[in-house]
Amino acid sequence: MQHPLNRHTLRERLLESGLKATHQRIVVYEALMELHGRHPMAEEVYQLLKPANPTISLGTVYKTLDTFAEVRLIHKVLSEEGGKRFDANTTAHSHIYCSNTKEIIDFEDGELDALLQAFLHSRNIRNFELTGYTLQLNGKKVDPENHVSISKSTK
Amino acid sequence: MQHPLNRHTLRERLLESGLKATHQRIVVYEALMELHGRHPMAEEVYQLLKPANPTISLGTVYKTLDTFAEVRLIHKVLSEEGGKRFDANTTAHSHIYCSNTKEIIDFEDGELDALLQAFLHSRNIRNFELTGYTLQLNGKKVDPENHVSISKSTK
DNA sequence: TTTACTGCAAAATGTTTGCATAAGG
DNA sequence: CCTTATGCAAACATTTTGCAGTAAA
Repeated sequence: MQHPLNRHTLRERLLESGLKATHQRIVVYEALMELHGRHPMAEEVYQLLKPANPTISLGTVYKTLDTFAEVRLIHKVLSEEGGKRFDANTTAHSHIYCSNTKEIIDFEDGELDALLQAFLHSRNIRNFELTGYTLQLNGKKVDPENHVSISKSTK
Repeated sequence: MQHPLNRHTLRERLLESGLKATHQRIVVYEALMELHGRHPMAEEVYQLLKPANPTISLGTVYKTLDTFAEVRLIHKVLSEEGGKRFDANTTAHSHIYCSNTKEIIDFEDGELDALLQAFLHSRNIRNFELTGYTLQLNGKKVDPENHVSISKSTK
């Protein structure tokens, strides 16, 4: 479901990408993992890791998240509200956006993925090297107190 | 292809939505139409209409674009770069995003639309009222000097 | 004539930058 | 050691707000 790297593997991945495996990078990554499904902005990541790492600076969190996204260790998430959000889940998945609660809810659906992959192969996109796609379902939670879930229709 | 409203129809649409048809709203709408395909932010819209409307304020442009999006006269566009962008084209269409040039290119594809519609009907999304979806294809222009185009495969 | 909208300027928010210091390879 | 990353604070960019005055219905 997720793609959590332990400290050792994370260190390797950073070095492979030509980055130093600093303490700050480790804890930013771990905080982002802990916030899985929340698609946080830098500030939220910072608030989570500050108690245990009082000397880390917000600027470093910003830089670290950008750097991680550049080397594809994490993903940037498109945001209706205009902020820069991040996601430690790098597996193929889509998002459901609720315009009431401003929540971004993950959903993974292999069939949907296969469908879109097949479609994109059936098209020629000239002068463009396609690296992936982003799908967001928009709408509103009917009952904001309860969860959204998705399943095959029984129809 | 687009959905341009003339002044008369725009006035009607605004009144229907309980909004006053002010001069500022008219010119913001027309500037956004003129910027079709550019998915501009408030500042860009402001720069375009300022020469002909020197007294309009940037704050009004911000408010107007938000108001328009609320009543669904225009669309908010998800942005990789974090700003709030808008689109006067409210027909079903997707976007191609080039990470080199930061361009957002429109593309309309009836088959893709039908495919996704059908898929979403085949799923039950519990506790969620689906109002639409947003699809973005990500990648890079091969030759930044030239255009991207999409067509059926000849394979 | 009433209410909603605008312009303005200030404040709030979110993000980036430059540089001296510190830490990793 | 050499280079890259960090912390800090200031700058920057973007967006929102409050309110007195203005214009639409």
